[in-house]
Amino acid sequence: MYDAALTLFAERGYHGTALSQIASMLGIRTPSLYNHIHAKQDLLRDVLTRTTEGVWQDYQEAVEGVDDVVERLSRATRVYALRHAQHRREALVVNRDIANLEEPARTHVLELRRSHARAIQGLIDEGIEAGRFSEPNSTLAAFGVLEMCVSIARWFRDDGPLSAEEVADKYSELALRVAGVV
Amino acid sequence: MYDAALTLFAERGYHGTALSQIASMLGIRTPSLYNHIHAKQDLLRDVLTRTTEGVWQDYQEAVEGVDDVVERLSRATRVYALRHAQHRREALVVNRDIANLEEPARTHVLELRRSHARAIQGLIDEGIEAGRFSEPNSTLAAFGVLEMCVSIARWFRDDGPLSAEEVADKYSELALRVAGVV
DNA sequence: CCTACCGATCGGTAGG
DNA sequence: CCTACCGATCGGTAGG
Repeated sequence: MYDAALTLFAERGYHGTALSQIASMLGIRTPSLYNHIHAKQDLLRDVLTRTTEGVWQDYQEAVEGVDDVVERLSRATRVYALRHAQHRREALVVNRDIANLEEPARTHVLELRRSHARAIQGLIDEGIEAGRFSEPNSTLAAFGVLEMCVSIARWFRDDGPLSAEEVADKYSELALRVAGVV
Repeated sequence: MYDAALTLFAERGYHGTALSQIASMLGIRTPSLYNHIHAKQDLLRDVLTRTTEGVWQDYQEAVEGVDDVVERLSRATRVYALRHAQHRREALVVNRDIANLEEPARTHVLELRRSHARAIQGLIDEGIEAGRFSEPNSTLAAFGVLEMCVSIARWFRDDGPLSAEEVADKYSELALRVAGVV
């Protein structure tokens, strides 16, 4: 059910998806959905909280025990890019329907996102101070890097010429270039 | 009315916006909207066709009469980035609700988009052949460049530290770095 | 898991 | 531009 909702939300958006369509995809009647959820909103909340919590956890695991700041940024962007190639639907829903999430979940999700963005920008700041990156505007560089990764969800195909891992490797390299690695 | 629809579509999406909300923003009743449109879909079509046609025109004007391939890519990304900073709402709607556009407008919009993407990738290919860019995968580089610009619409603020022009200049510089300008 | 059904709201029309 | 109103569909509930 989570999976059916995910597919439809990614395809048509939260408001563009009717519960009847989710039920139909599962071969059951609409009211039967309420044996598993309390409201349509629950499905959106599940997708958004699981995904953003996963992003934050990925980040922490990626940089754990790594000292070199260039390597930390490289690993952080690699796992972020990888997630967007491997979990396209989740990424599309997060970026499209975050405004339709009700409180308090919305604040929780936005705070996790903000933590992640600040962490990436922090790495770029560190790298600049250490003379490893040449891009002076770390805010701009951080947005550029993050959003470039997010966009992978919009074009990546499993049957395309590059695997998710290959794309992730390439993007972590592009990220370093955006930061102006020297 | 176009403007009211644009604001609401950008904020809540096409399916998340009711005609009654558009009418309310204009201080009139819902049925009065039908003196100006035939259907809600007309509003979406107007936003999407105007915007994508504008993107394509911007591109052509930007590269017209410019021979150097690096300069062509720089100018093309500059106008594309500039549009995303100056017309945030339009960009958000295009990227969010293109799937909700009905035929034949949908095909028209997708073809214009594709032409633009191919043009950008073509410039990168040219640059690589001429030994001006070092990124071997032009498809990946083109996606990276284009989507980085698109994302400006998601974070740019008129009252932020950088003007639209400054952001556009910076992004055209980042684009050259993504292509691996040598 | 189902049938039967609820009030609310949707996009849109009739008629002025 | 309005009031009055349409059928369809929405998310959700009652009751089994």
